[in-house]
Amino acid sequence: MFSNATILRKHRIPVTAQRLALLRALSAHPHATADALAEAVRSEIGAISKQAVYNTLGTFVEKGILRRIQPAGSAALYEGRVGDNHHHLICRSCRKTVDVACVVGERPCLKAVDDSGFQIDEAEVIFWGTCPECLEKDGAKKARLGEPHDFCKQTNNP
Amino acid sequence: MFSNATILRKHRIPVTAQRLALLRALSAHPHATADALAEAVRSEIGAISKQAVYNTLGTFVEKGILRRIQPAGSAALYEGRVGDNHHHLICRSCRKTVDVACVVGERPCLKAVDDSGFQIDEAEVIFWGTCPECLEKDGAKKARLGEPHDFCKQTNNP
DNA sequence: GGGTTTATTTTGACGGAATCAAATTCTAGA
DNA sequence: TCTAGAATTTGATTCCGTCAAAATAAACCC
Repeated sequence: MFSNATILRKHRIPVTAQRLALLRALSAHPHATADALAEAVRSEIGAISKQAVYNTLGTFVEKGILRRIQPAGSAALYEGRVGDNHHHLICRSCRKTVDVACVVGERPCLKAVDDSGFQIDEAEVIFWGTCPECLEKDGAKKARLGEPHDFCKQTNNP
Repeated sequence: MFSNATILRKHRIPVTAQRLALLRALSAHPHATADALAEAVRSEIGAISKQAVYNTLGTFVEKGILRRIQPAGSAALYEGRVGDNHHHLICRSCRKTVDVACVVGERPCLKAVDDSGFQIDEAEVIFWGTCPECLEKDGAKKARLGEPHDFCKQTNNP
């Protein structure tokens, strides 16, 4: 295990209180927006500017310390899990985002049938659907409307 | 073949000059932003408000007449091809967007290994890479730097 | 440890994309 | 033709993110 400061030094990124706090906030919030991370940092070290958050997250993404995902309809999410090539599963109604393992390890994990001459380096996959909790609510609604109530498995991905 | 007006009536959408012009603009521009479509419409019928464009495109997407794709880092794109479940291939440097056939016709075309209890209705796939033209430019740059020059196939997807 | 250079952080303004709300105008149907 | 309901226009507004300049802090060298 390396300390966050060591990770930064390895990447030749100057160590600052803001960057360390952001790294901590990231490990506490696996799929968070820049704004949410800023709030998390503020509650810990008092203050951080919006610009510092964007600068830092941008640098981290460049260096490969972080991954940025930009689902349709909301702000970008940042996540610290970068070693593998997993994908994401997002609930359309409550926006809960969970990781999904990718069968193929390296990127791009999929091949386009016709690549149109492109040199493809990534296949971004987002699964859209409804999470168990929202299925439950929605299922109740459906039941009132006379439709069958779906059996809802419990998620193992908080 | 149905006229655009007929298509609208089928969906119980009142026929207006703006909506017809938007449908025409869409068939002329397969992957266009709301703004680009607004410009296309303006050059044809003189004027359209930004709000009308968003309202109309939104309605069309709801009714399944259009598909909205929201690639990271740019405005949403709208496309009229909705019958199949194809995916997209986007050039990182010039943003050229082309369609990619999906092997599985219906959605979701992929299955998540662990669905975490979600009810998945769509697998959104975006292939990221470099288009032939940008490879050419980039290839020239690479060649100057001593790297091998890639052979670039011609695209058949304008 | 002190001083210099370089990079980061802060601050505030700014931009694009999309939405909201109210008034006006138009379509569809009788 | 007339009316009810829907679409369009207009202008303000929110949200997310970036730009630019000044202030501050980290790293490096002696």
